[in-house]
Amino acid sequence: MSLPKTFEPEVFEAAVYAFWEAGGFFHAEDTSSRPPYCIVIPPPNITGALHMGHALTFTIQDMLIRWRRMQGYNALWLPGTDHAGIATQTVVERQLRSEGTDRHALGREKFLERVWAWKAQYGSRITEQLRLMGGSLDWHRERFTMDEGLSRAVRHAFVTLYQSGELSRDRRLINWCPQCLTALSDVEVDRDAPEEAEMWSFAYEIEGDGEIVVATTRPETMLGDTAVVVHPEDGRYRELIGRHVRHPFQARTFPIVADAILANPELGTGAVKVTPAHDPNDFECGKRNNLEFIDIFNDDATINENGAPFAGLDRYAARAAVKQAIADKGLERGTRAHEYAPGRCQRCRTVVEPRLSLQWFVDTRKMADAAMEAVRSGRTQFVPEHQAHRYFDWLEPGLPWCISRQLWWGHRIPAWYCAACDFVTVGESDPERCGGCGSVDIRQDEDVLDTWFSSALWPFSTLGWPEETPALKTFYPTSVLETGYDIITFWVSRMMMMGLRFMGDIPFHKVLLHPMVRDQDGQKMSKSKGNVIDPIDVMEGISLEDMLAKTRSLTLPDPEIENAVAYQRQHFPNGFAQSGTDALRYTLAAYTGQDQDIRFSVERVESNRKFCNKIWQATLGFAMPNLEGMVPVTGVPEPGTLADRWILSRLAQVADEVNQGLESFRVGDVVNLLYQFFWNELCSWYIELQKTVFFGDDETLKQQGRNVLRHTLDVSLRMLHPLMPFITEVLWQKLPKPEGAPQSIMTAPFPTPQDGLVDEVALRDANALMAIVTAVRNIRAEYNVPPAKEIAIILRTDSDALGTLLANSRALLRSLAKIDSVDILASDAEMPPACATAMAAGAEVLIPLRDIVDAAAERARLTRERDKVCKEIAQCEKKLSNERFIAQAPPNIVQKEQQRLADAQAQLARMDAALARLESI
RNA sequence: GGGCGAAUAGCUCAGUUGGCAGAGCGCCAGCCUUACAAGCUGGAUGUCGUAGGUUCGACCCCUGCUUCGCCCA
Repeated sequence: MSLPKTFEPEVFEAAVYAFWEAGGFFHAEDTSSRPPYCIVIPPPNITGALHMGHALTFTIQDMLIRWRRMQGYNALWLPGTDHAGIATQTVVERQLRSEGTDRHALGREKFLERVWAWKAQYGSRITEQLRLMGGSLDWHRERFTMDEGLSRAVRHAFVTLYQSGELSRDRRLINWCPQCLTALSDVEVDRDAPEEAEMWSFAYEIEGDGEIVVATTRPETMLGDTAVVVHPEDGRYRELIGRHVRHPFQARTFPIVADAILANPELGTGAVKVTPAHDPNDFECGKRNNLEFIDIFNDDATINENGAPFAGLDRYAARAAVKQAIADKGLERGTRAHEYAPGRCQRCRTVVEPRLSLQWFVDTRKMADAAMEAVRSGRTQFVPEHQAHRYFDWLEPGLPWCISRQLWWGHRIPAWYCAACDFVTVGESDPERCGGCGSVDIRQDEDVLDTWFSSALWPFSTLGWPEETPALKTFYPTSVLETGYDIITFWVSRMMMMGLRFMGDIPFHKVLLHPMVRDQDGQKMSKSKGNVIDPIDVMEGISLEDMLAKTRSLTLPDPEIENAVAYQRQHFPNGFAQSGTDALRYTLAAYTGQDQDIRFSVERVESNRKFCNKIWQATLGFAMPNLEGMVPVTGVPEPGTLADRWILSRLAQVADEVNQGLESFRVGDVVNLLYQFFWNELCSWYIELQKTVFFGDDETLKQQGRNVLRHTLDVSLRMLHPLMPFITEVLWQKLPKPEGAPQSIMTAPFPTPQDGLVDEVALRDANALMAIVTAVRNIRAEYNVPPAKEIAIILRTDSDALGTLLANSRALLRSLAKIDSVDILASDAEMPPACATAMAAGAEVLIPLRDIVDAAAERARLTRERDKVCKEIAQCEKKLSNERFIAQAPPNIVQKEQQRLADAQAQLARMDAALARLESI
């Protein structure tokens, strides 16, 4: 591939990905002598499109997989998608609505055909986007929660749980969405914004005489009231306990009951109406006191015949009608404002209705205990560790898990009910007759299973379970689960329970949790706010006009669209520049150091795009022309110059730190280290130092330098590869390589400290040299010495080593700081009269002032520096004069402080001397 | 209401057992220096939210308070 002079990611990203796929580099072996490493992807919804949260999790997962693969692990990143019951069904129903029909008109079978067709057409968008992100997934193993194998796993799990008595069918209070017409789990219900409501009071007439006043936010539920409770110790009502009240609209009475849990004498009248069929607290109360359960709602939340005479009215219409009717009977007893947060369906925002319903439940008690034990004992570890509390909080109560959903799209519950007897037939294969009485008049449960039921099996069903496949043996338990902390309850805990239940072992060793991605102001990204940043737009670039056009095409109310458009105009006036996948990945990885939510800023991506360009320029622009025709050596090359020895030392140290950082998931540190190393150390120092060699005529040094440069770039690109797969591959392919190099950087070994060579002397000398160069540059800049003007310096030191180093570095000093001569003076030698003075590497760097600057300016500068040193001395002296510090601080700290004081005092003396010399001019 | 987390440079964030407060971006000054102006060189910038406490010593540990965010009820 011929490459452009500057970094243009669109030129090569797609081709590189195609090269990887064609090369089979993503493939993991079912069995291998190499150690296994496995991440099973948390399956995205087939309805989903890539958002920044995906981009983050995919980046981290791919980084881990690529790193381990390069380290020689048999690394498997297993892809797949989730059928997303409600979401998918809703999307297809919307489509049907636009065609003027609905699923009921179509019938179950035809409807499911439509959903499969929809899936075939649109369901792979997210996996295509995963490819754009560079994900190195073993696509041949791609799974879908509704495919044949996984459906078999779901069926097997259901039957097993049923047979062991861990499944039950029960009438319980569930969250019912009257719009979606299905039960929702607690986590699918949002209780966010409290709303203005009223606490409305009315009286029940007591049989015999008198009345008792109760209050409610939901007057219509009185149609299902079956008790009034009071606190047993409430003196006001003690006499009334056991008597009955008359229902004002129905020919029934119900009791006044003592219940210390539900009734609170401090609140309101102290008497509470009880609707056991429509409120969770009332439900519990009803069970405690053996009350009657009266369901007053139809599926769509209209009142049913139990709520006569209001049958047929919608719940809100019924509320008004009930209030009016009570008022007409003279039983209204006042109202007051009250805030209350109704539960809303996460999907359609309709207020959910607590409702009695016949549902399937998993008894999670034992599984939850096992799941908690696995984390307490450390077999599975949360990173960061404190997130585990969310896990424990959710599992602790061991609540029954409602797994039936009143949908058509999903795994249909494999239970058949008999018309002739009560027997429920549950089996691995579809029965023809009742397992109890043999009747053929059986019908299957209409409902499907909660999507999370199949997802909970994902870490092993995707590997072939319930078959004992080689892949399952090799990769289970998996290595890491990477996901957001928001789905610990939804998913992590359920995978843990099911993994332990069916595999007898944890599903993963580590749970790595990433923070939520928010906008630059910390706001949740939401389409109606306009602050959603599409990762694809960042990668490919987008103009403001196109961004606004996209926003306008969203299916949102007009005011929200306008709001979003205004936000984008204000915050992204120039759209986004094209930054490429690598820059986005690098940016996201950098954010993962933090434990708090991410405030995503596009500027940061754009600055990382500059880093990509830097890598590009260093490799193609500088290195390649200089490496032409070289014969690369295998292994660590023999260094020639001090710079060679220094960069090889740093390479060893950096490789060590990078591996340690990745090992402990400190990704942010790794990102910063590699950025700093490549830009500052490799480009700004090593390459600049080596220019004297590459542009000089010492062929031996040049040859050695070529090998060191080539090797350093090779190792650096390999270290960067897990974070920036595309650019590192395309550049690595261009680099000359020794015989027998792998086909792709993907399969090249990940660097270790053995790829460098630590040389303490080189590190010390190079640091001294760099400090001196920086000091001279500083003085040049302070005095506006023209960049091209060459100057002389004098180094005043008693260190022979330093003197020799400088004397041997004349070419470098000229090249880096335009220094044309270096004199070395012993500290007791006579000083030249007028010099600018700087302290560096424990020595004095003197620059004769003639032609450079006037004495007054240097006096001012030195005085500023002197003040800093004086401050430091004062600090040290204060500490050292504190007897208790001397007595109680560790000796090494005291010694360090004494050394610091001595150094500062020596420096002060030299500065004073320099100032005195200036006076003499 | 209960629990958890956060508050450090103008912005976004590091700061690993308590021992001299850092980076990137932005800003200022000077540079088209034979890879890179998407660049190079240099520079400035802090009551570490607040009030106490522990300690020879606190950004770090403890307590109260303020503000923000999240989870649960």
